[in-house]
Amino acid sequence: MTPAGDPAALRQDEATAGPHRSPKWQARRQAIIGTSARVFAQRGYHATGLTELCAANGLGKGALYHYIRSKEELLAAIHDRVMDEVMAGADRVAAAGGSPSAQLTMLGDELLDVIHRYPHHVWVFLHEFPALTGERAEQFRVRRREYEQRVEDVLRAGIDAGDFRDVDARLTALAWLGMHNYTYLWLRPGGRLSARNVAKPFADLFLRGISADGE
Amino acid sequence: MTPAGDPAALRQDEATAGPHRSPKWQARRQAIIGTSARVFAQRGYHATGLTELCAANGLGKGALYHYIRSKEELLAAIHDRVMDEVMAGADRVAAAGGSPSAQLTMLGDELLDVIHRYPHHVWVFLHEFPALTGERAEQFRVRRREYEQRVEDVLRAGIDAGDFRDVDARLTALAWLGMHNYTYLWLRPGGRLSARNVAKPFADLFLRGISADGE
DNA sequence: GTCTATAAAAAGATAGAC
DNA sequence: GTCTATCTTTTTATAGAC
Repeated sequence: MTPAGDPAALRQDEATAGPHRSPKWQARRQAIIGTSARVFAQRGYHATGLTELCAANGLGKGALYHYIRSKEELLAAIHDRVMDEVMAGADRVAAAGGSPSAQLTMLGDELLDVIHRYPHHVWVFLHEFPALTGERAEQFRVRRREYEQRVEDVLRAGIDAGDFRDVDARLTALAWLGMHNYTYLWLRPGGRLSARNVAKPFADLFLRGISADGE
Repeated sequence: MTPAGDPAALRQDEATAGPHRSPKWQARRQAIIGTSARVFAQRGYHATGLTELCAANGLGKGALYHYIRSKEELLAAIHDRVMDEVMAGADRVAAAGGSPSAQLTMLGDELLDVIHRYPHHVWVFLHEFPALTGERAEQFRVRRREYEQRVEDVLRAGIDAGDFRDVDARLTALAWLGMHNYTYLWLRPGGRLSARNVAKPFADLFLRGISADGE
């Protein structure tokens, strides 16, 4: 979990904003980002006015703009939050090592854990990314692709090792991503299924699906 | 393929609008829906102003409102178009009969065919459905759930017949839907892969994944 | 640090001329 | 059927008092 003061959370605008802010300011900002993620997820980014945003955060416009530069910066912060978590999970998996099968299983565990813990952030991430413009849109595109590549690399390693069938690595990565990402629609804390209880059957299904056994 | 004059295309507002319109009016309306789907997919529903919509359609506001009642009706028409196509495909599959495995394969073929032929409509469908309100939102929810149930029913039939492992039918249906629906991000006419060239490996992967063979 | 007031632009929709 | 002009509301953002 990325704490409020984590440098990674400052990746985007705040890192280049100049003067550093107090920890209290940082914490308040993170709270605003979290609350806004919920509102954006429920109502939609463009559909949500600043007035609504202020009401949800219990702040006036003047106060809100004391913590954010613009509405789009808020959106970018939500995206960064998700990508930070997702990439951190992928890094843990890479550090843990193991067979391609084990790696893929762990990647699924980590990804569904993020979706489960940050349902609103992820919803916004998957729905509103086209609203990012310019530099922000490009950075998002690159980071997302970077993650997809991790999945694809694991699949390729499994194919090369003879563990997996000779499938199209890119296409299979997209299938895996779709299966997992799509859970954002229904995977919720307190829901029927926990992240692990989804990740396990998903890994079973997928590994059987691409296994070289019986070929 | 639902032609422009198909009654199903009139499902929503037009069917209850009262006086019938000329075929020429209907055709023009369908063209507007198609063009608007493209713009909504590229820019976002809420982010697209009526002025932009008019420009894309080569029409003034007065003319545009001659063909639609409201911006949201336009959005609903796009959603209906997708659901009409998707359910028509599911009906063809049910009519064709065959084993659960064959049924699931055919469902994938049909679904990816719709995504491939209507990339913009589907994009809007998957991204902007929360923008529908009241009656329209409810109707959409019901139809979407109806389709998901078809997939789940095929899985359940396969489990009961002993063709598939004893998986969680609902969860497995959601996995299948995710894998297929997620292709809306990259499946395009003229792309590297055709609908069939994606559907086949997807069906292979999925059927191996849930097959009872070797249990 | 938070407020209210305000600005300037754009939104969705309608009226009425042609 | 299509246009232009207009209405009303709402948008994002800023200014300046406190």
